[in-house]
Amino acid sequence: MRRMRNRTSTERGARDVADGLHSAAIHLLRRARKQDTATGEGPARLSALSVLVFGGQTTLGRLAAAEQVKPPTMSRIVAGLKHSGLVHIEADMRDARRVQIAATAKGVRLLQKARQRRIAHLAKQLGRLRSEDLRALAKAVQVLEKTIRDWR
Amino acid sequence: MRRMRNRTSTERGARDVADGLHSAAIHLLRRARKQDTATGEGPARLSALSVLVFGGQTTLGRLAAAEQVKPPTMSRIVAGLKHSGLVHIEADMRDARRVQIAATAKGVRLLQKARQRRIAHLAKQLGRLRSEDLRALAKAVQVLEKTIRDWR
DNA sequence: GTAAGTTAGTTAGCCATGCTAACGAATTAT
DNA sequence: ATAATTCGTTAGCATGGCTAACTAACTTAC
Repeated sequence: MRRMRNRTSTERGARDVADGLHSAAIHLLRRARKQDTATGEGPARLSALSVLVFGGQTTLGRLAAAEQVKPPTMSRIVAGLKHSGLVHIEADMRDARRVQIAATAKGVRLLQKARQRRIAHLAKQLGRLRSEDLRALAKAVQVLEKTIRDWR
Repeated sequence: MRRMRNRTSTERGARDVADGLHSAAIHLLRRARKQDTATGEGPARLSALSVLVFGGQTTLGRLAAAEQVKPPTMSRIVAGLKHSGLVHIEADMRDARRVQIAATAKGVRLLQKARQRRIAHLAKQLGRLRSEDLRALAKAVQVLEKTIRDWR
């Protein structure tokens, strides 16, 4: 029995793929985000903290750019993180206008737990897939990472 | 032991894929969202409108459930859409507690334009991929759609 | 070396979007 | 008829996005 008709997948154009990808991304994130409520921190804070944990200390402006938000927005996010003791802030020796922001040990721990929960939940869903489908997703992730890197 | 090792490695694979997928989804949506600013409506409103346009008229509660938000949140989103003339609201004949919400012609036009822009932008990026990579994404989209449908 | 311009971040104030609690109105069950 | 449930709204809180306007500090021009 010829059940492997790839017609639909091979004939889909970039537009259809884009459409489906967009929709899927929205729904995936809505579900993943719910896991983060356990941390007591909002998504913007967790995302910024993630940049600090995986990228090391940086300035507010760079952090804002990395998160694609404006400086005033990041200023408030960082203030919240500081208030929760997840980051510490110190003056830059070379340029007193700048502030250096770094995750604290507590920040690192919290982020890792959050990441654990979030990923575990999504992984649980993916774990129910046939390994063939999982491989397809793994390949797609590589393609997406490249797409994002080369974005114009 | 073999069984368990298989299971573990499958789960580990799922975790890595989940991680990458999560990260990619965040970055994709951040970029796609910027295209929507041209509509003058926020993401929650566009998303709700999309459900109405593609799924037809429904009640507030159902719309809230579809969007995975609580009724008060949807109540406000619908109020905004009504204020912009994108939906119209009428009483349910059978149950006077319910309100039936439907997209107006203006709402349909606005959503289609928004979708056009959003998808076109993402499609432009995807169009630069090798067709092999695009096929991989198309397959992945199918897998994701299934994953979301079967979500627990 | 001082004045002008530029850059980094903060503050103030707006809006959108999420929530819970508490309520009113309508329907359903007892 | 009364009680319980359901549907939606209102009020009030927090987060997170923005622009405009400001201060402080660095850089450039003179």
